[in-house]
Amino acid sequence: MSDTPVVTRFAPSPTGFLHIGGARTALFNWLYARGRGGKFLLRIEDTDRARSTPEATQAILDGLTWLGLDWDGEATSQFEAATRHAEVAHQLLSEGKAYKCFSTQEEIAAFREQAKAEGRSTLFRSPWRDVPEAEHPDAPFVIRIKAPQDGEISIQDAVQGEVTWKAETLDDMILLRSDGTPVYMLAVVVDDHDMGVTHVIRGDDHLANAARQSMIYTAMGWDLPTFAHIPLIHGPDGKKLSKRHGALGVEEYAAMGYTPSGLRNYLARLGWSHGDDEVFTDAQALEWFDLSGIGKAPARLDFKKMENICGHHIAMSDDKVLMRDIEHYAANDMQQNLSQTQKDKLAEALSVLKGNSKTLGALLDKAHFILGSRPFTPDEKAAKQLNSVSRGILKELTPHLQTATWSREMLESVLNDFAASKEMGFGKLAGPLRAALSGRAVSPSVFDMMMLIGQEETLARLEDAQGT
RNA sequence: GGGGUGUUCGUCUAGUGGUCAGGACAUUCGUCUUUCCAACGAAAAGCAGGGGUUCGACUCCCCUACACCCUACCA
Repeated sequence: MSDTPVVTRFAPSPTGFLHIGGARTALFNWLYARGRGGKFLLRIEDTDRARSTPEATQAILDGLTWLGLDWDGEATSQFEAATRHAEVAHQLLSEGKAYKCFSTQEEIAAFREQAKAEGRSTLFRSPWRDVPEAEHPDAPFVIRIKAPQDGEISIQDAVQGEVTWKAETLDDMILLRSDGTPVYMLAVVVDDHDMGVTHVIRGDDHLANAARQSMIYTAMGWDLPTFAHIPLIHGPDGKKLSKRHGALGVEEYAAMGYTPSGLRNYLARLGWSHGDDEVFTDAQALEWFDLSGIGKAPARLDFKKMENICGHHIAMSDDKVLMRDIEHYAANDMQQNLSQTQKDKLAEALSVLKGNSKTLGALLDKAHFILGSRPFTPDEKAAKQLNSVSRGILKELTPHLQTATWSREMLESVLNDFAASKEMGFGKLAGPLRAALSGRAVSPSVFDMMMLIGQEETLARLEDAQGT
């Protein structure tokens, strides 16, 4: 396809679950790499020891797995490469492209405070940039990069276009802390280079960082990867996604009954488009996805649309995949492990269930007639269908069903004839019948249900409904 | 304070100087029906504001407004 194989990566910080925005970033990287026969790598940015936890790492891995985004090789730990990062910092130091800065954090903080008070730029200029080694004190120091002091720095971004900064607006950022540990900005660049990442697709909160990072690439004489800074996702109110919006982690979307493929489709369509295509398969997404189709404006989450897309995916889902999704949903989000018999019944009924359910929850609701067992206690709405009059009707209907041949055509004619003989609309008959068969006011068609549960069970449920 | 980015129906978006500004979700109203599930049909709804450039701007330039990001020995 192309001469240089594509390598992308997703690099989350393990400080919480897999964020929905992170999930989309991962998806874009995955689509781009997989659609081009490239590699999709996973790197855990765990250099912040205080906030990183193994549980969070696991949650992220689980989230990606649930979403169906598989990565190549083992997930790597950024923290474990700290020595290599420090090595690069020292190389830059010995090449005169970086320097030791002895300014203390207190000094810098005081400077910033004063600058702010006076309304000046808070950009810190270290006085140590050109101080010769001989004059260095014996004190803790950080290593800072020597940023260019004049001219411009610009990066070519696949989404944002050319973005330029004046050199004087950029400071000599720290590469290595006074305790010798590398700073994020250095770690990312070194890791991306070492891992052979060709395309850095990430949130546009990193756009400004890209300028700083490019200085490291340049100083090391490394080729820059292609950058693609994608706009962030906002909450339905247009504000930045935060705790008060709820539903931040992908597992919450799983709990709401969305399917992985539905969410993939929805997320791909958020901030990216391929003409007017709204509902598409993974194969199509893989074929169509390109950086040029990514928009620049932040997008808002819209649960209604998510539901709609998900409904399409449930309907077009492969039965095996759908069964797996349902089992996962039932086990994890409803604390209900389906028995083998329930699974078998579900598999049998899948074709009538999947056509009109937008979420797995809705699907399982409709499956109640096959998942539950006698006697069915009608819910509130179903109970309304079962008054003394309708019970009488069901009672009269029973003998007709006892003698009927159990085929769909036969049942249709039996029920229609019966309704006609009573001079009532079919709806008047189907309502109570539905309530009796499923205990619900919403279910699949009464014929589908009768065919699925069989004659004996149908009669038994009718009996139950008449009883009380 | 400094720097960067963004702004097309309520929402996601198509659109790169000449279009009745298209599609989808949602909404409203209908249709169908065996279901307050679903399906189907129709309607309504938009280029943030102001200046330019041009025969002609949603499209190009400038300004304003608003939003967001960066401005840490966090990532």
